[in-house]
Amino acid sequence: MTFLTTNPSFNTTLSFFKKKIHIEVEEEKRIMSLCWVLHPASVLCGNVMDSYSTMAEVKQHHSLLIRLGLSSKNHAITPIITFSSLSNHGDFHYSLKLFSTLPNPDTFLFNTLFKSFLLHNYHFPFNSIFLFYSYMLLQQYSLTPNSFTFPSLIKACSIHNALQQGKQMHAHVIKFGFGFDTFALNNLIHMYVNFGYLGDARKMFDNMPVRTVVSWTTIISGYCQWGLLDDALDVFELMPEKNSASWNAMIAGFVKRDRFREAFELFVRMQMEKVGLDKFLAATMLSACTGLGALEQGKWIHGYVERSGIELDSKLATAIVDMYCKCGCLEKALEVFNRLPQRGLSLWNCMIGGLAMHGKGEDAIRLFREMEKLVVPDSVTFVNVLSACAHSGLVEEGRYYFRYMTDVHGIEPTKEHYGCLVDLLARAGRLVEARNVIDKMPISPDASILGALLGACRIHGNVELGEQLGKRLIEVEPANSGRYVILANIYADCGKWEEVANVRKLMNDRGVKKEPGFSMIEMEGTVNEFVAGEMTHPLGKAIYAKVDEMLESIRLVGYVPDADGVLHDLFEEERENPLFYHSEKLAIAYGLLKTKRGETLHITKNLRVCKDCHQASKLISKVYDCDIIIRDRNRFHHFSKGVCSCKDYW
DNA sequence: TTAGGGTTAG
Repeated sequence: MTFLTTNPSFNTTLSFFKKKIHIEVEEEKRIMSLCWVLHPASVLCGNVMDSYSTMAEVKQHHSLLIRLGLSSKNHAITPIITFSSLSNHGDFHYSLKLFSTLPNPDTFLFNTLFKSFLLHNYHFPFNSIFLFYSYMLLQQYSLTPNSFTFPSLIKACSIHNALQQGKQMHAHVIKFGFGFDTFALNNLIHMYVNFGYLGDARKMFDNMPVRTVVSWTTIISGYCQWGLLDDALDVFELMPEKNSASWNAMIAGFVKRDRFREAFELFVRMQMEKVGLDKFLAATMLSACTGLGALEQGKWIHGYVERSGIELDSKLATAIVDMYCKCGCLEKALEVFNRLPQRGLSLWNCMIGGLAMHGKGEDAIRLFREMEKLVVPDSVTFVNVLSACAHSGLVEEGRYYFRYMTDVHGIEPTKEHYGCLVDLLARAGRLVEARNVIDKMPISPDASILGALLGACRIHGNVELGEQLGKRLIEVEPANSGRYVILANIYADCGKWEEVANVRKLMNDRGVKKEPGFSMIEMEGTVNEFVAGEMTHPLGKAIYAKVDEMLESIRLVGYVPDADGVLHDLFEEERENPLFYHSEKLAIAYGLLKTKRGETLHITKNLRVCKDCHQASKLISKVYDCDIIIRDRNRFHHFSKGVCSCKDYW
């Protein structure tokens, strides 16, 4: 083998091994006592991963093999390559060097190599597809692939986006007689799904001689991945036997498309069928709770994870912390975060993002500083740090970290970072500077960056720039209702009623529907949804009466309904639903009806909180002596004793 | 050996 000798470190490898031979006599005796050294085949009867626990042991054993003249023998070297290339405690580059010294690697070793390439994301300069053609099938080796060869190769085709090679691999599968092999076929289905060839994937699935639960789950998650939830559900219902992976695939499909209700319905069904929760399902359901703001349900799943001893890996830990952050329980999120023995990059990012959306800018920066000592931050980290600065009005800090990101960490700003910077400046009223950033940025600004500036134009009453940007945006994004709404509001703010009517007409002509506003509040394990002016809730009458009572009480402490809002925010909640019955007011009223005095209300809203509701919420928190935590589209508002955590800066 | 989960501005 010569293909890896281009690696300069290879030439030192042999001398390294020679040095390792000088082991202590006693140590040598100990190693000799391991009977399988002389009978390496016996290792293959057990699990190779159990044969070693560290690379030090592997290297000692390897030294011995060199001494015994067995280091080129496939059967002797196989356990060493397997451990070093596939174990968590292995050394991938060590295994590569070893592989390259073998004169006649066999199919098993090639399979191990292909698998380890996938495991270590190693696709350059020698990927497994290249090795398969150039070495394995080449006359020099002329090896026959076995059923373990193709799954890795097919997966590699998916990763490389190599459609043509993938199809060729499909042909090889058939040519070498694996056309009935479930593993190869399942992988092919997966590959066609990744390429978006759902018809081909389905055809393969339908023609399979034997379908396993994996085949079913693969096609279900394939449909979900491409948003074809109805097709996925059809297949799901036909499944003869479902396991936790198949339930999870279907539930996760709904969660990813924000169809949380259906996700919860399936979850209930799953529990009735006595399927237990595992770490995947727990993470998926936590994500559903996060989407709905269903804190109680989320707490229950967290508790279940702790009670049942489900492995708390980094993804699950992140899902838990994220759930607490986005359901308004920042303290609980921090408590879980601080207790975790190991913190991965995503977890840090999540916690910093959590502090950001709760308006805790300084704390977010402090946490980032702490993180930097332990983990290398990435692009997402800085999106969160910058957004923390934006939500807390930390203009100078934001500018500083924008430069710092590139200067210290070599991360080039993306559209997201520019978006944050523009938002930070614009929100703080520095519209000219924000515009300068847009004009000078090396990438062309997308609609979201212009949108950030547009939003700020309304807040700061810059009609001229707002009009200019708004007109541009409704052409760039004609289907985004939010853009029309802001433009119309900008016109309304300065009394240009004719223009307001024109925008509304344009919206109607183009068939653009405003996203209906709704608020959710979880009570006794049920998520209650409220739409402005609607009366569908069983306690409808009582809720409306409570709203009236609430408004009367806060009037006594100075509440004046924002009459402008009634006229201006006509898009934010429909005009026919008066301001007084905005969805968050209904949710608060319901919360007050169902809780004891002093309890905290958690509300989730799909749009931004309007000015009037913001003012009303502040006063309600004072008069009723209760904390109200509202998650709106952008951030959290903690209303307590008459003030809001956003300091009216949102 | 193959299927399922987390973090990203407005």
